[in-house]
Amino acid sequence: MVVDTSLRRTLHERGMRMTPQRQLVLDAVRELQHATPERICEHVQRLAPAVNITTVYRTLDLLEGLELVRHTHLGHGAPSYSTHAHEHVHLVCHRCGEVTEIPPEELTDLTERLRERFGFMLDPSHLALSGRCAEHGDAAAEANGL
Amino acid sequence: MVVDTSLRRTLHERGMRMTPQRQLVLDAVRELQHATPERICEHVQRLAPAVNITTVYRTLDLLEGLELVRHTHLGHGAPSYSTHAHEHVHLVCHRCGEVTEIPPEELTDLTERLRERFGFMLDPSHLALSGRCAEHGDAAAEANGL
DNA sequence: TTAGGTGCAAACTTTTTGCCTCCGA
DNA sequence: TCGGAGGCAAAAAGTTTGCACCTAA
Repeated sequence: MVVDTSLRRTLHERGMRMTPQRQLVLDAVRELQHATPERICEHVQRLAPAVNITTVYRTLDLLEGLELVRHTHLGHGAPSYSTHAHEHVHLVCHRCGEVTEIPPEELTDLTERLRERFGFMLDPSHLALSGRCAEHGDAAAEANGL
Repeated sequence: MVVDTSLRRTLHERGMRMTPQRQLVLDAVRELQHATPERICEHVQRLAPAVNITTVYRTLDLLEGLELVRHTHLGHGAPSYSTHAHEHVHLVCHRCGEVTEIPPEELTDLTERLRERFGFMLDPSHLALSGRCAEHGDAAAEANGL
């Protein structure tokens, strides 16, 4: 992969330092996809047991600022981090929590529309849409009664 | 509003009890829209100072189970609760955190499409889409370099 | 009357901060 | 060398749990 050297460069361009921890955290996010800070930390600690969860949090913030990673809240609880390269859209059922992945091309029309009308650049590469899966669609509508 | 009596009824239908706290929490969610549990608690405590935040958490869970309220994670930190009636879509800039509200009709096409192709009932009444606002669109694309 | 609901305190989980040391450039 | 970065411990933020008392039905 060409990106191997780009973390160092990206950091240096902004006067920041390259460290083993930063590379390890980025690698872990790339490898795991949709991992919580805690899972990322555990993964990093297999190679470098001394790395502290504090560093993972700080590094994730940093990488997010560099737009190398992104986080979303798929459900309750901890956020889930992924790289931009991991492109897809999530359909999350708020009844059963089931998550379906669909290709981002499904949102092409919407992306166009939002850009034209609101100047908003939708990032369809990593998105969670909430609603109800096929199984829970009707029950919910009924219970709702609105 | 016709809904004034429906909380009591909804609860009784399921063998649960109506309490002042439950009404107060629901009213607070309706009034505030996009409030965190803590803000909701403060609001409730103006009228009923003895109400504890524990009760607010428990009641929000309950009301969510009854599908009377919904929560989303708009950014980091605490979740934000709203009623179903409060219909709109959020465009969240992941650069500056700015939140723009747009009408749910903008998603009609997408909703149709997801239902046809995946059997997924998108809930366009309360949704957060992440991307970049007009101001931060270009800078991000540049820095991103992908 | 009595089980469901509440308040209070404490525990727990997740994230942030302070501070001192270490190491990348 | 020297200031940014990391490790550790403690604090803060957010949420849940246990339990005794209260109250809606």
